[in-house]
Amino acid sequence: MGRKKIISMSVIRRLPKYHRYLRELLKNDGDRISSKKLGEGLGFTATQIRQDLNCFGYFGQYGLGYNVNELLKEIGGILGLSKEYKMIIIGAGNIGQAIANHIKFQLYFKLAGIFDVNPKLIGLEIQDIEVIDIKELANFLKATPTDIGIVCVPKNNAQIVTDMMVENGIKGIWNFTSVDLEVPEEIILENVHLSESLVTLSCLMNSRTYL
Amino acid sequence: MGRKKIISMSVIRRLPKYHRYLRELLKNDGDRISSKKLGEGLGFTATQIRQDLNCFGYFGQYGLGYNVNELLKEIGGILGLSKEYKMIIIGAGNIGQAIANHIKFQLYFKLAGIFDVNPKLIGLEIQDIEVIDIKELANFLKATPTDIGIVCVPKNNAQIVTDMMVENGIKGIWNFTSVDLEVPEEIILENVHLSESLVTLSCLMNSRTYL
DNA sequence: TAGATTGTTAATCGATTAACAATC
DNA sequence: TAGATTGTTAATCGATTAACAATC
Repeated sequence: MGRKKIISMSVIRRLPKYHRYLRELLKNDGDRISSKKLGEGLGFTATQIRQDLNCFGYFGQYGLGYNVNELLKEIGGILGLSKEYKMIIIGAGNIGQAIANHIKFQLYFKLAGIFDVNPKLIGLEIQDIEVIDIKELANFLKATPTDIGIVCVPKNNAQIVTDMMVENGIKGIWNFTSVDLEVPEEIILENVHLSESLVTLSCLMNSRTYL
Repeated sequence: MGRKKIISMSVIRRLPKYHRYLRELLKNDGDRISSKKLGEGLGFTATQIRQDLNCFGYFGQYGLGYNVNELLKEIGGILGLSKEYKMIIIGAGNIGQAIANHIKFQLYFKLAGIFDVNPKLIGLEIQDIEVIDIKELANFLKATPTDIGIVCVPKNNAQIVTDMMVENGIKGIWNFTSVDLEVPEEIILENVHLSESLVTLSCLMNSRTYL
């Protein structure tokens, strides 16, 4: 109760790393871990980890550290990893297919449909899911409430398909185009800007001199 | 001269956005832009943009703003977008193929080879490039100096192929696995952690209440 | 010149780190 | 109890924003 603290984006971006590391830990080693060791494993300071965790409450034990399994559950809960998210992919091209494959290995995320405009792709099976005509999107979403829409279409169609999804009840957008999508405030948008990532790499390779 | 300022990662991550926006601008509208309008277009404050640019020198004109073309060139230079980077992809699976396709549309980046262990994939052509046996990697790199290696292999092989590339002169790694790769200090590492991105989306969709 | 907008310094805000009392 | 490590407050560091003189 009383969890009114505002969680910063910096903290949120670290949580998936904690979660991943703890999962590894549970597989291999022990059942307890200190903020110190967790920090060493992840490249953060112990203090930062304790600060981060204390945004959400206190689940450590004085003198003993954290119970791995318990902490994992807590963080999983914060990350919303409990129920299963239903997702659709718009765009059955290269990236769309790669993401379809990626999702197959994710617990908590389930691919419910793949859409495209290209008649050559419609009807094709990708990861056991038939590619559906984009014209059917609105009907599909009305019949099958879906949480997350994944945008893997060419730039010029990105906003259009996003609008269609938002109008039909999608709550989150995972965007793989280089477009800055416009979405209503209540819709969550997460971008994977590949081109920006690559150019950042280029920048860092270039600028070591004055970095 | 005297560009000794240390550029923060926050600034560097914004530069690709400036670059992209200015390219659009050059295509469409005018040849001049003020920090105010640039900020409006990108969702940053005018002050922030002026601060960012002044890390690298002064290329604005009092009273008139910035010359789009000139600014684009300057930022392109800072980003290292002048020469062409030679790249190879390790792993010709779904993501490897998607990235191969992606690179085709990038100026300044040229795909020089794709490698895999799978005999079924070796010899196949992807984006006009034949998939080569991973055993040939070291020889290939000795014969063909390459700037960037792209890691698209399964988790358990990620570090191995990275080490091979680093030993053979690769300067930058673009990592698409969920592994935290270990590289020598002088090697630049840029991660695209898809799973973390997806889990962040989940977290944000989940936690709007106390955000 | 008057208007506009930069370059830059100073003020504020936020995030990270240090320190330490609380407590298992 | 002594040793360890948390939870939390205070100090530091860095990044963003505000303000304004410089100047085209």
